[in-house]
Amino acid sequence: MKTPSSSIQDYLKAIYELAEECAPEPVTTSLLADRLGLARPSVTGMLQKMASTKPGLVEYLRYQGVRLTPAGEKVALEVIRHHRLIESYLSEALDFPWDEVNHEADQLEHVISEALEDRIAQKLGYPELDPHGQPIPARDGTINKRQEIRLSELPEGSVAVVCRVSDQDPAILRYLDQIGLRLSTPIEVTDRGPFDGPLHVRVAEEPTTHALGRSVTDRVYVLQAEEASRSSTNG
Amino acid sequence: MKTPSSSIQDYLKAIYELAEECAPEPVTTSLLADRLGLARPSVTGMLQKMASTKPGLVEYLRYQGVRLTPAGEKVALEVIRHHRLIESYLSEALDFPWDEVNHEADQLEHVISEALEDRIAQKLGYPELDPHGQPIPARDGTINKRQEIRLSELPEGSVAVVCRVSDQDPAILRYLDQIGLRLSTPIEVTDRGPFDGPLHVRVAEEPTTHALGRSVTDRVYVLQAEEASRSSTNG
DNA sequence: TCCATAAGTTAGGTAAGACTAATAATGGAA
DNA sequence: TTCCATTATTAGTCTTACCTAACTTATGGA
Ligand SMILES: [Mn+2]
Ligand SMILES: [Mn+2]
Ligand SMILES: [Mn+2]
Ligand SMILES: [Mn+2]
Repeated sequence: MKTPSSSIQDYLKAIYELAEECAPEPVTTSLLADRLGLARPSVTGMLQKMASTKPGLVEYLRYQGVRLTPAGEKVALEVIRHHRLIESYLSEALDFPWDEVNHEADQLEHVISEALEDRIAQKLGYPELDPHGQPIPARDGTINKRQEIRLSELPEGSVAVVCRVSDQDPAILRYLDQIGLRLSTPIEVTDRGPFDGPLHVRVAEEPTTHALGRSVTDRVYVLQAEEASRSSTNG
Repeated sequence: MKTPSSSIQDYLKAIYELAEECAPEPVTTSLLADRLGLARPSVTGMLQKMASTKPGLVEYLRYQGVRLTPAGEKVALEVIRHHRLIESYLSEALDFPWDEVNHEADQLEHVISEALEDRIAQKLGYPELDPHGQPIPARDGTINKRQEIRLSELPEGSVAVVCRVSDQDPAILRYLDQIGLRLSTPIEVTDRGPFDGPLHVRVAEEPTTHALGRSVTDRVYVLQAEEASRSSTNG
């Protein structure tokens, strides 16, 4: 049972993340194609192959989508552990800004050895969260899930603490950093536009508020009230 | 002029290193095939392709071998800079032993960004030598060559200082480390067997000597007399 | 000078992973 | 219930980088 190719690792990671981000299991072909930047037929073909390897990595439901098998999830979590440890290391040890680490880690995650993975984890003191607040799976594949909710789901008037941000879009990360919205920052929803209108958010108790669209508020996660006490940046 | 594939980078690096190690230019197809662990026809095919890309990377002489063009040498030096900086970083910052860094760097050299390359160089204080004493090319492609000679060429009775070791064979590196032969270690050739017999070498002024075969003494380079003062480990 | 052998190349083929164009299933609106 | 737009799949290519088997060139002894 040798390690799957980089491509297959990317598919598995994407499937895991998409299943986590949007409830709708199974994960759909086009969602995957979008995320991976590939044509849909390429994805169909690869999914069929992944479903029919010795230990099936994926359960493929024709015309419906895919779900990870236990074997597939194991690989996905290993890749994600690599990715998030590398992001953490680049951030902590080499002072990379949080909008650049994802791109770099996407390449490195496939080529580091288990020995290097261990050294990195050790140097960082076995961190549990990456620079975006995403949990780092343990070596045995266990992963901590918190009771976090999307900023877009926060009702008007509520107060919360930022605990996690999607690392997919560097431009959004730069913007968030610029308005002072980082991990552990307290925020308050002062106003909601009608329907899908923008959210007006007070950041870090500052006087001015910021109007944030869905593409931003869907990618920011927060902890409310007592749960907030468990939030912290990784060290 | 986009970056060549990882495979092509490996060919260019190997051609550069082989040309440097053994005088005989042009570098021969089988020498390359051996170094890269590939079948000879695969190498022939790739060399022909590399000779006929827009900016030719290689000058290919049918039945004779190849030489790097200026464009090819530029790429080779960039890859080698990556390789040696990564080796240095793994050794200095992450405490990897000198026999493991080559393998790790062979993978990483192709995927680090220029930004990461710069951060690594900066964190290390712009080192000039890697953990094996090999010179690290500067960003502009300049590289320092010293007046080093092979241990195998050292006459009986001479004294010298180890300044460089091939990083190709981890087993040899482990052995050298074990007998105390490291960078900057002073050595003395106490006896030469007849013809290609083993060299008897005193390491670090210890009482016992070691009999070393050609496969070892060809991979160790030394500086003699006054040149030795220029030798140092990178810091 | 000739030729056996080593070294190098050509020919033909495979595997991975992507693409486009054409076809088929699905599910919601009418 | 029917139909259509969306989504997904099939079919057929392409590129990269390998391989083996068969053939060709170069070379250095006899
Ligand atoms: Mn990746
Ligand atoms: Mn992240
Ligand atoms: Mn390499
Ligand atoms: Mn080295």
